[in-house]
Amino acid sequence: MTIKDIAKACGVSISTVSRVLNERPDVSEENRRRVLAVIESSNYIPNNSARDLVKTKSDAIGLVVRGVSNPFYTHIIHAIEEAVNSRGFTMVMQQIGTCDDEIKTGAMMERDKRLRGIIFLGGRSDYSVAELAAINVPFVCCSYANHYGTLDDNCYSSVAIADEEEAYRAVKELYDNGHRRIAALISRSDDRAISQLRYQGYVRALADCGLALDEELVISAGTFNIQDAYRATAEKLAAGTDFTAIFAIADNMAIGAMRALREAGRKVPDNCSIIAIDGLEVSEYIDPMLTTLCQPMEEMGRRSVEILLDMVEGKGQNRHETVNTTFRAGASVRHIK
Amino acid sequence: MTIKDIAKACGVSISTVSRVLNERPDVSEENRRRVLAVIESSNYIPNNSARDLVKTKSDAIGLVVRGVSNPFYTHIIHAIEEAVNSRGFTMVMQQIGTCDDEIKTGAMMERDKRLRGIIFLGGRSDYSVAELAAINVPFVCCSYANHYGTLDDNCYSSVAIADEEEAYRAVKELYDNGHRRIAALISRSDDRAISQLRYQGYVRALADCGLALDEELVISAGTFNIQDAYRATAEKLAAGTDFTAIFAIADNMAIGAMRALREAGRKVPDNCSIIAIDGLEVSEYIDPMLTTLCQPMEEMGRRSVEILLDMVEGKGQNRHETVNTTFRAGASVRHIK
DNA sequence: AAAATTACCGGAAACGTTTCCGGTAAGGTT
DNA sequence: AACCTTACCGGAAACGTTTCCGGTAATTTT
Repeated sequence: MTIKDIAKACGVSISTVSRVLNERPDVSEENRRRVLAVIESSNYIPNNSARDLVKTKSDAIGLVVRGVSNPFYTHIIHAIEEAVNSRGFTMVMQQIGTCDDEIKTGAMMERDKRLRGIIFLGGRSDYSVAELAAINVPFVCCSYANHYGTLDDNCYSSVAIADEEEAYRAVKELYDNGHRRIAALISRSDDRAISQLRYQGYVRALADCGLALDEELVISAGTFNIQDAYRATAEKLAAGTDFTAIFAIADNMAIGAMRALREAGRKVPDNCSIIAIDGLEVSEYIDPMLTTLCQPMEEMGRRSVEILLDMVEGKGQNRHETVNTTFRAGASVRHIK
Repeated sequence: MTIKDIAKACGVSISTVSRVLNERPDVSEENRRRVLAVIESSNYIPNNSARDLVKTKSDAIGLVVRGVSNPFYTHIIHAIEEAVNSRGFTMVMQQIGTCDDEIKTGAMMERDKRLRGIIFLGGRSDYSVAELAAINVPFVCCSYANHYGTLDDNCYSSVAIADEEEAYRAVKELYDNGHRRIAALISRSDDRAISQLRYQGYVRALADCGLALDEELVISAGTFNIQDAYRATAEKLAAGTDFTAIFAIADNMAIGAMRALREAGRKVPDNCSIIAIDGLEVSEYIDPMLTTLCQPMEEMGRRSVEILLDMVEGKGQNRHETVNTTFRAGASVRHIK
C-alpha cells in the first residue's frame, strides 16, 4: 500500500496525495476530502525511509545516558520517552560508561542514525569546543548544566537544578540542626561535574557557617553507585574519622552510607544525621526515611524534550533552565546539642 | 558523500562499491582493497534510509515496557540496549501503562517504525490469537512466559524465571523457618500474569505443607509499585489480620510492606519475616537486608536479544528459556518456634 | 475584450541505495 | 579450434516519497 495506490484509487496524481499528506494549501477541498477518505479506509502508512531519504532527515532523537547504576535516571528516561513520542518523534537510546565521552558518542549516533537532536543525561565538566564541533544538531544536557564556561552557552541547552545552591541548602540544614562536623559523600568519577558543583556548595556552606574545611571529612566514592558509597563510607568509619552528619550528593549514595553506618554500630539519626539530594521513591520507604531534596524528575525530562524539539522544529532557541527541588523531611536528620 | 562519490574516486561503478560494502564475493581483490581504502580515508557513511527503502526493512528493534514504576526493569533495559547495539541494531523504546495492550502497541510500532522484531518487558496473561495476528515480526517476552496456553508457543519466544516454582521455593523457605501463617503480597493489576503465577506457587506450597489457604492472608496491591504495596499492607495490618511472615512477589513491594510493618510497630524479622523475588540492588542495603531470590537481569536481557536477533537474521527459531534465580540471604527472615 | 493573476493539478526528477541482468575477458573442456 | 564455464564488472531499474516546474482553466484586473 503506497501513495501510488491511493492516487490511483482517487483518480488523482501522486503529487496531489503527497500534498494532502503534508497539509499543503494548493489542493482543492474536494480532492482533499476524497484523498483523506481513501487513506482512512485503507490501511496506508507512509514509508518513513522514503520520506527521510528525500528530506535527508529522520524523526529520531538520541538519548545518551551515562551509566546504568543510578536509579535516579529511570523516571527521567521515561518522561523523556513519553514526551518524545507525544510529539511524533522516536527515541533511540545509547548507554555509555562512566568514562566514555558522550560528545563522541553523540557525534557517532548523529552520523549513523541521522538524529535530529540529542539529549545527554548525566554529564561531565570537561567538554572542549573541538569535541563539540563534531555535533551539528541541537542538544540539551538534562540534569546537568555546564557552569565552567568551557562551553558556549548559546550552542546548547540545559535543564537542571542549581547544584551548588541546593547542596548549600542541604548542608545549611545540617548546620541549622546543630551539626558542626559535617562529612561530604561525593564521587570522584568522571561524571564529576555534578559531584563537583555539589561539593562546591558544601565548601561554601561551611565557609559561610564559619566552619573549617577538613579534608578528613570528605568521603570520596568511585562512582555514584550504592556499593561504592557503602565501601567508601565504611573505610572512612574504619579510619576513625569523627563527624556527626553526612551530606550525600545523591540519595543512592546516602543509602549505601547508611548501611556502612549501621554496620559500624552508628544509628541514624541518633549517632549520625544524613541528608541527600535527589528524592528517589525508595528513600521514603527505608528506615529511617531519608531527608532529601527532591528533584522534579518528570519535569526535567519533559522540559528537556520541549526545548530540544522546539529547536529541531526551528522555533525557539537554546536556553538554560533551572528547576527547583522540594525539601522532603525524613527522619535521618536529628537536631543535636 | 555518497556511494557515487566513492565510485568516482575509485574509477569503478556504484555497483562495485555496493558489493564491497555488502561483502559480496564477486569483486576482485584489487578493487576491494581500493574501495575500502577510499572509504576509510573519506568519511563516508551509508545512508540507512536509502538502504531501508530498497530493502523494505530497517534495523530497528522495538522495546515495549510496561510501567515505569518497577525498578526491576532498569538493569534489564540496559542489558537489552547494549546487546541490541552490539549486534548493529537500534533500539527504540515505547512505554505503556499497566492497562494498555502491548500487542496493540507492538503492532502499531511495527507498522509505524517498521521494526524487525519486538521485545516485551512485563506482560499480561490474556493475549488472544486475534490480537497476535496483527504482529508479523518475531517477538520475545522478557521476564514473562505465557503458561496459560492462550498463545501458540511456536509463534513467539520467552525468557523468564519459573515464576511458580520460585515462588514455591520462597514460601517453602518461610515454612522451613517455622512459619505457619504466611501472607502473600500480590498485585491485582493487569500485569497480573507474573503475580498470578507466583501466587499459584504460594498456593501450591501451602498445600504441600499442609497449610490451609486463607483469603485473609492475601494482601492485594493495585500495582507492583512500592506505594501501593505499602498501602495494601497497612490496611491489612489495620484490619488486625494475624500472620508471622510475608511472601512478597517483588522486592519493591516488600520494601513498601516493610515500612507498613514498621509503622504498625512490628519489627522485621522479630515480629514478622519477609521474603521476596527479584533481587534489587537496594534490597541489600536497607535495614534489615531483604532475603530474596535474585533474577539474573543482565542475562535475561541479553538472552532475549540473542534469541530475537537470531530469529530476525533467519537463523534459530522460537524458544522458551527458563533462567534460574539465586537465593540471597538477608536478615528479613527469622526462624521461629 | 485582452491581459494578468490565481488556484489547482500532473509529470518527472531526485534522494542513495540494492540487485537483477547482460556483457566481456580469461581460463578450462571437448 | 570451437565451446562452455567462471570471475568480474557496469548499466539500469526499483524502492516510496517530496518538490520543482510547467500547464490549464477559472477568475480578476485593466
